[in-house]
Amino acid sequence: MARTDTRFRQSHNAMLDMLSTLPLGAGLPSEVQLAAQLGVSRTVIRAVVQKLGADGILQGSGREKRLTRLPKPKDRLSLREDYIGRDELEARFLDWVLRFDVPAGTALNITQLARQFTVPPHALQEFLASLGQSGLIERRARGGWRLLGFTADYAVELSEFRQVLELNAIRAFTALPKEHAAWTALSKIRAEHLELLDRIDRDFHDFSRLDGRFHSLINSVVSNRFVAEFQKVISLIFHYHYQWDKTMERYRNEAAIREHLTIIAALQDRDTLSAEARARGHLATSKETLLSSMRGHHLA
Amino acid sequence: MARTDTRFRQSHNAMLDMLSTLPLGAGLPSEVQLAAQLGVSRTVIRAVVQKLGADGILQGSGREKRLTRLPKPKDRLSLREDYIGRDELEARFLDWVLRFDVPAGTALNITQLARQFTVPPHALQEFLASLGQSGLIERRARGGWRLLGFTADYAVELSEFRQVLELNAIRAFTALPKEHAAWTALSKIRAEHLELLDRIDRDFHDFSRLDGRFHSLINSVVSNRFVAEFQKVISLIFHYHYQWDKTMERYRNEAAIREHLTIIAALQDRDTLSAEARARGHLATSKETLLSSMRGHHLA
DNA sequence: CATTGTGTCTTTAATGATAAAAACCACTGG
DNA sequence: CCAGTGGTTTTTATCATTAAAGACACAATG
Repeated sequence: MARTDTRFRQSHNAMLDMLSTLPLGAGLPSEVQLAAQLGVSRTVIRAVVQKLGADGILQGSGREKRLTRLPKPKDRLSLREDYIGRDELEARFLDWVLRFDVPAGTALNITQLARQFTVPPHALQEFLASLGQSGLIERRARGGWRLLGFTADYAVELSEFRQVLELNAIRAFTALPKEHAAWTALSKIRAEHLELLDRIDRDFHDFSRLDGRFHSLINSVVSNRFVAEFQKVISLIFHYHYQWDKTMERYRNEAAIREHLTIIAALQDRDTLSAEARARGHLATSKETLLSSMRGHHLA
Repeated sequence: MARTDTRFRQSHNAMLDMLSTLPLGAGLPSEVQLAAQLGVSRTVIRAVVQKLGADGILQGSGREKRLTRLPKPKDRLSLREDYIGRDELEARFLDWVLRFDVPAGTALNITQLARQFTVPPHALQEFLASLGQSGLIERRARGGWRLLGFTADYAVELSEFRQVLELNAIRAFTALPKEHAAWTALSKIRAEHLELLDRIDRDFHDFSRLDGRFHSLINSVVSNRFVAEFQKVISLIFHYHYQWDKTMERYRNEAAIREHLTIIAALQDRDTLSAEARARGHLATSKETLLSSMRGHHLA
């Protein structure tokens, strides 16, 4: 077979919903308008309109198409809820790799994985290719893929790379002019840190998200697409790691918040050297936590 | 249809070559040996052997297969020279993007490009996906790809990113222990610089390659897969850029060699600050050259 | 009886055919 | 001349098909 007609089915049902709000005998909007409204091409609209005509819901041709009967629930087309999107796939895949210790060097089976993640094999193939640069995956010489795995080596190198980027961002931050919007954002996120510190006993889980936002604020002052791209990978990995290392979570998070605050203070003092040193320290503990949580995870 | 039988055809011909060296009536090596020798699976070997049997070149079965007649030129299978490899594709694609000013935002047509580069559409798809992280290409919402293009913005950000990585490498370099192999390599490449300087009038074209090797030596002391990955992209882009900017090439290259030498000297003195400053300067001129060459290219 | 080799069968991924969707163009009624 | 529609061409996502790889069991040979 060929392409799925998911788009047609969805549009068909959306059109039924739209028609239900119209009075009997009302004229139909133009195809271009409908297409814009549903966010699909005219071709799909035309296919839908034709089907509605055949089902006796619409009548007439050309510009004279009118609603002849209200659609019934029965007219709806069933659409099998399949295929997940790219982001969902990314999340599930990383979850699979990071949560279950898939051993390094495992040969990946396209067909099987595609079934497992309910995506067409083709989509998985493309996804794996796009992951190529992240160093988690390798193309084998004569077909197939190999998972290089989320090893300790990988974590160390990732952390080091993160440090290089982030220290650079710190240096850039202190050089910003006073009126730059980042300073306001920094004050704001400082307040959020203090506020979370107040209710840390209860809401320490909220830190993961705050951490992500803090680091992405720091890096946002370096407007560079390569940095941004890597930042995505890094925050993804660290985000997942937060999800499975539960030991000492409350205390770890509180300590991290305090480290963040010292970095923020140094930045606000425009003390480049101090900020750099603080950030270095923070990133080092972060790396240690990542590594120790990996060890714990392997023993489990 | 399905997979091409290129591997079968190649193996068939290779086998003919091999048989030509044997005397008539000689016994055949085992399938496993043959497979190892030709670097293919046993399945292919078996298919080939069966065909050779049908063509009367081999006779017998099981372990008793013997050469009954020498292969003639006519026995060779023709193989259409198609499909280029991945590296070749990468080279051709970048060449196409960088050499002809493909305007930013162009929608890429898979089928057409696949024909143009003589690869199966599928392979192109995968290639484009793998380029996703490099920021040259974007997936459009509902199918298709868009070329973001090698714009001035892109070049600036690439250069800045390169600078971040390379300054970090410089700092790491000066911290290396005396007996590290990189010092020997540095002395060696210094000699090569001096040697090229002697014959610069004639061989200034050789600089492009030397430049690549110099920068990759600097970066090699940071053993980090992410750095290495990006280094590949960077050197690719700079390599191509060298190919089309011919203005002042001789003088540019001579100046660059001298800059390299000052960096090397500072490194050998273990003078971190000086080395960093020199490298900063060199990378700045490199960036300027890249930008100016792009401007010149656009006007052409 | 261990080792090496072959025959058979299963699994897997690359490819072309194909259908869905998008884009294009020409025509028509107002 | 413009908004809208009908017809047609392009183009991409999906699927069936087939080459190739690999696994397993049995046979032969020393």
